[in-house]
Amino acid sequence: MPRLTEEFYHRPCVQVARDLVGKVLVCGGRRMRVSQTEAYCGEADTACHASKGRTKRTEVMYMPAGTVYVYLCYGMHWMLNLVTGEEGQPEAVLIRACVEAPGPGRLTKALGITGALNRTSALTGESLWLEDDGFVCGVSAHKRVGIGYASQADQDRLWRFVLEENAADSTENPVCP
DNA sequence: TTAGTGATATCC
DNA sequence: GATATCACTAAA
Repeated sequence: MPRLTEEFYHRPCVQVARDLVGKVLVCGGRRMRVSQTEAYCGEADTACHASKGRTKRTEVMYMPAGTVYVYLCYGMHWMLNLVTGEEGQPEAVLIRACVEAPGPGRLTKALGITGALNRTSALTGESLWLEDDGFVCGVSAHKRVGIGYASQADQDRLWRFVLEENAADSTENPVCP
């Protein structure tokens, strides 16, 4: 199966987030289909970690598209993201769920993903990457969750994308709730 | 609904 | 150095 290339990630994070739904996440010899993503889009997005600028934690988001960003949340859950867009611009897509593992923390636990993968490349690295197996599906757009600290306008953005199981014949999107 | 957990950022 | 916060989950 073809691995997703630099060109796939080198686009605005909202587009990448939408297109990542239905792709196959490969890690540690295991494969899981991505069923839910969220876009975090630059310093202007108050929900984005980098909205307050570049810090030791967020500088990975300024790296080239296709870089893996993993961080620990609530002291026990690793969150998996992929850097997108232009280098120097802090954009990333959070992998929120796979068909086999709902929830961002459960997903990383199931695949054994930890901070050791932070800053590795999903383009050339041997640990983690994504593939396109030709699967097509419907995708719906929703509000992001868990970002109560963000501005109301940013909370209202439909930057969460969910796989529509019963719309396999549809390549049209998004379908809004 | 609430406890649990530890890195990070932000304030002394 | 100290504290508050957090892109969550499991148990009740």
